Amino acid sequence: MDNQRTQAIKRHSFRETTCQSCTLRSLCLPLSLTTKNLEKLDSIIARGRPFEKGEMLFRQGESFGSLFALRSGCVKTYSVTDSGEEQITGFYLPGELVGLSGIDTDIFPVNAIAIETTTVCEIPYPKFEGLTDEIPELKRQLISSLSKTIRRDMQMMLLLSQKDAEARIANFLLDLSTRIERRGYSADFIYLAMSRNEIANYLGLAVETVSRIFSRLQKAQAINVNGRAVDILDVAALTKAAGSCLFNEKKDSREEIPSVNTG
Amino acid sequence: MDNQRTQAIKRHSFRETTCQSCTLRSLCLPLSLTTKNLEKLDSIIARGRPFEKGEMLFRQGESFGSLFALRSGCVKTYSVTDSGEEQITGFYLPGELVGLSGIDTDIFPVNAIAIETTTVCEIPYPKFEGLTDEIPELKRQLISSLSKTIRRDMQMMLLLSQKDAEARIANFLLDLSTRIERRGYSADFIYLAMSRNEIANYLGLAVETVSRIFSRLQKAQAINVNGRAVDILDVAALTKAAGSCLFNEKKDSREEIPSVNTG
DNA sequence: CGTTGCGTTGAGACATTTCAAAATGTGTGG
DNA sequence: CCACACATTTTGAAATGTCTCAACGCAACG
Repeated sequence: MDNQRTQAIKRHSFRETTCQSCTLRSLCLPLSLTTKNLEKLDSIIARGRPFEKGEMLFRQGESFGSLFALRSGCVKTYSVTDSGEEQITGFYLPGELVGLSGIDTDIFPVNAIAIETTTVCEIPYPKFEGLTDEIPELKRQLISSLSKTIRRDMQMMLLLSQKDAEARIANFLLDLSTRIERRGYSADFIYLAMSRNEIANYLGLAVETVSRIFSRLQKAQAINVNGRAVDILDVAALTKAAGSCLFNEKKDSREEIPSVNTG
Repeated sequence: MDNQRTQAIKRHSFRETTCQSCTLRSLCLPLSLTTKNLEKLDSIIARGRPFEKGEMLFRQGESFGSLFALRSGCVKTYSVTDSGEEQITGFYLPGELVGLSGIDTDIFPVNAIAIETTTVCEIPYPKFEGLTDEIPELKRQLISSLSKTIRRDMQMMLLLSQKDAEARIANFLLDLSTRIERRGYSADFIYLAMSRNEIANYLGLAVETVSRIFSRLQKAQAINVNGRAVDILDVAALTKAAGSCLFNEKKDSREEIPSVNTG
């Protein structure tokens, strides 16, 4: 069954795609480039065979050579400390850029591994950097991606330092939902590419806690969990569980919540 | 006494300084610029009067106009959620850039406030971005700063999600120590510009926990605490308490710790 | 010299982890 | 297609680290 899916994805003519024809164009670096500049960008991009589940895009410590834009699938990045602990630092979906953290050291500070069959556009960085000199818009796009990553990380820090387990999970789900919706899919259904263990690691929780919270949220009718398939039944409830998080991109503004500050 | 210090700092001819003559040059954007380009950069930089303790460099939600390079003092950035919770997202020391997270939205996502008398170089971003077109090296410098921030944030995420209170504090101290040393000061003495409360908030702990850990580390002869003055007595002990953290910049490599992986 | 803000210390409460085990899902070879 | 092994997920009960609440000490300040 997994084989069938894999085969189906493989049949996609991944080699033939161009930035011009890419459905993810509006989410990715090409955003707002002129046709001519789009061609320039497209000309430096390498599109290889898909990465199968478990294959690594790059390894921690390896010399930084390329950025990777995801076209399909899912990638996680993680780093390993001296003592062997793993810390997952991010999950990446189609349209998102992997590898940004390596730019300034020439060394990837993390591992990147496909957690399901994944196709990517490989963007050789030296060439790309050359292009950013010619195309200010592309430079702006890159800087924007970096800045966005920083804001995302800040939100993650907030989550980890102030929120309890339930809020972390709720935020995690809402975040995925938003990112999926951005690609035009239904925001109400999430197929988790990652295991409970990976979620737990990412969110700084024990696996058991993740499992328990999933059950609790299901009991509360906020979600419906079936293994890795998650239906979001009650966005409002989930949002409430998530707690007020900075720039809650997922904001049901049906009713204004007055900011009740006692004091 | 605080007044004396304040006055002393005020007397510095902050207005006259140039990038060329700045002692922080090697830590800051000017790094590796040619004399000519340095002048260009210098020409767009605004140097105003110092920010007194409690004055804000910019506010969350304000339109993003400038980056700020710290010349002296200390700044914290923090964001406030809808419900009024504050989350400190970073402390900044001389030579470091504040405001990077605002670049791609044109809105500052955080507040930045001086927690002691602070002088800054204000870098108007539109002009600066123009310069990055002319000076690829400057562009690289900016991208590098962004990337570095991302790596720093990743480490912070690791800290918050996997480390206990003691490890967080130890890391916090070692991090400050490294950053102070980079400026040429002794790594063994830290004057904390921030309150226990701010440390606690930043590290995702209760104030009381911070206080207890300080006491515990002192009892263990790892540090000597006297209010906001902290002496680092035993780097090795502190490093051990910090646990193996990714790219432990502060690494006493007197003895190689063999990576003992059971399995 | 009381007030105020900040830091420290103690005792009990609570959320999450840890340990242990059952339940479910997945892959493999017969 | 089944049987079996193995990995993942779920659930329960006890252990633990951190938080909360409360009191106290200390220094700065009017």
